[in-house]
Amino acid sequence: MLSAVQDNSAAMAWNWAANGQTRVRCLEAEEALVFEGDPATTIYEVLEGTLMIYKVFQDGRRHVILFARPGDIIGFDQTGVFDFDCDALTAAKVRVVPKKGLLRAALEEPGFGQRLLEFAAGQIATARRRSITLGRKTALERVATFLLDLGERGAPSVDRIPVPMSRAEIADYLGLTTETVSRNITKLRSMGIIDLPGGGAVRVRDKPALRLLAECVQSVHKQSVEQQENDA
Amino acid sequence: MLSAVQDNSAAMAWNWAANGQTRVRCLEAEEALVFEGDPATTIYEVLEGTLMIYKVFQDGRRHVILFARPGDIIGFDQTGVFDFDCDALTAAKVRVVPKKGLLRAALEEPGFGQRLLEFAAGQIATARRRSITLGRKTALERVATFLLDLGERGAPSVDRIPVPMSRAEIADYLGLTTETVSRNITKLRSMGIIDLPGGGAVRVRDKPALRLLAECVQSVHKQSVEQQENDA
DNA sequence: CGGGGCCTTGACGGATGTCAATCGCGGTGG
DNA sequence: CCACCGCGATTGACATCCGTCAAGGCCCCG
Repeated sequence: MLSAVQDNSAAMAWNWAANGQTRVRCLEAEEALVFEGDPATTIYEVLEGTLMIYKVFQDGRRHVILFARPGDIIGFDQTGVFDFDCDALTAAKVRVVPKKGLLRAALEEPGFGQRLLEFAAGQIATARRRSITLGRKTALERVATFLLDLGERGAPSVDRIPVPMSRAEIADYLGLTTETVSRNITKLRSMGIIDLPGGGAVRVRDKPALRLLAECVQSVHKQSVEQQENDA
Repeated sequence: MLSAVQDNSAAMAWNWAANGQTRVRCLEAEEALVFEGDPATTIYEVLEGTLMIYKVFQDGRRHVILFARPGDIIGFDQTGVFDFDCDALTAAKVRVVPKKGLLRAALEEPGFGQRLLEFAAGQIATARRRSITLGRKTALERVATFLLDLGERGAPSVDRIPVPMSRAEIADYLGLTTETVSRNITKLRSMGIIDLPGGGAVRVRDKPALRLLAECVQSVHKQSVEQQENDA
């Protein structure tokens, strides 16, 4: 919702920072950009593609912190060394910005500093919305929230939202399992809210319904469940 | 009674911003500071006490976004109108900072702007750690994480950490229920990791064990469970 | 000493996780 | 061009953790 606007301003800000002092790195699908423990001396702005920032626990549990898309910035919050891994999900391009240069630009360019602050504020707001999703929403509501976000963050067409991540990656992003994600996507389909045209894409047929689910409007949820039960 | 390093720098920054242009508001326990929908023209720095930022869904579910303590800033990420409620849990004092003044100070004072960016980065990192807690940790691990954080954020003594919030508030912060929080606090006590001296306080007897739980080191978890089973 | 609210504990149910089998699609080689 | 293969997605059966409902206890305060 807000993200589109914020992303633009962030991208503009970074173009100012670039100023001929940065370079671009191209990644293939599956390629790693950052390993946990790397010195956090650089920051990356995503120019193309989708990346995944995640953390793996000692016992194998994985949590996807966020899927980064063009306009997003990776590593802004890191100090010392990176405390996460980051891989490209698709072929991708990122601008590599030395952290030193960033700070200097922020200090020298008042307008840039302000944009950076706005970007940071947006990131904080996004992260807090995410804590609501993970803390208080049901599996169905989480999946609805995820698909809605995906559709509102620069999808080329409402009728065909590319989903560049696997069910397992979605699950680790939403705090669920592959099976639960799959079951609830199926459920949304059987509720007539989405279509699965294949080819790793989703089509939203009833966006208002999806939004009601994502916003936890209980009545709608109940209705749909009852309807399903009647069908059975 | 300023707490962590991060908090200090933030507080310093805000003192600069103050510059005689801000006022302080005192709140009693239970008193509301912000209602959802209030115009987001001011930002608050917590000077004393503990406050709670939260959101209530249409169907009654509540999610506590964060417990704010001295040094924390409320509303930095808000644009337009506040999208959350905020109450004082204890008697509290907050500095009231007009947003306009904030931006001007950030632009005019390079050092201040940098501190503000560092503060924002810290908030983002904190919010993301929280997404890990909510997304991938068990109830016991969440409670351990919560108590550890509480002890590391400006407790006067390790032996007596005040817990100014109710079980229900902790539950809504951790994405659990009152009963589950209670059961797991009891469990930590029966594991010998904490004590409950009463008076709304906790004493940590085995911080390393608490940390291992909070960091999801599965082996320790298993051991403790087995030990419990043997005791029974 | 009594009351009320919060906390704790117990019994039970349900949503999600786990384990396992099958499906289906896309790629590959004949 | 078609058949085969392999991996991710889906579906099913069952287990588990946490939520729900309910009762009782404890603490604090009047």
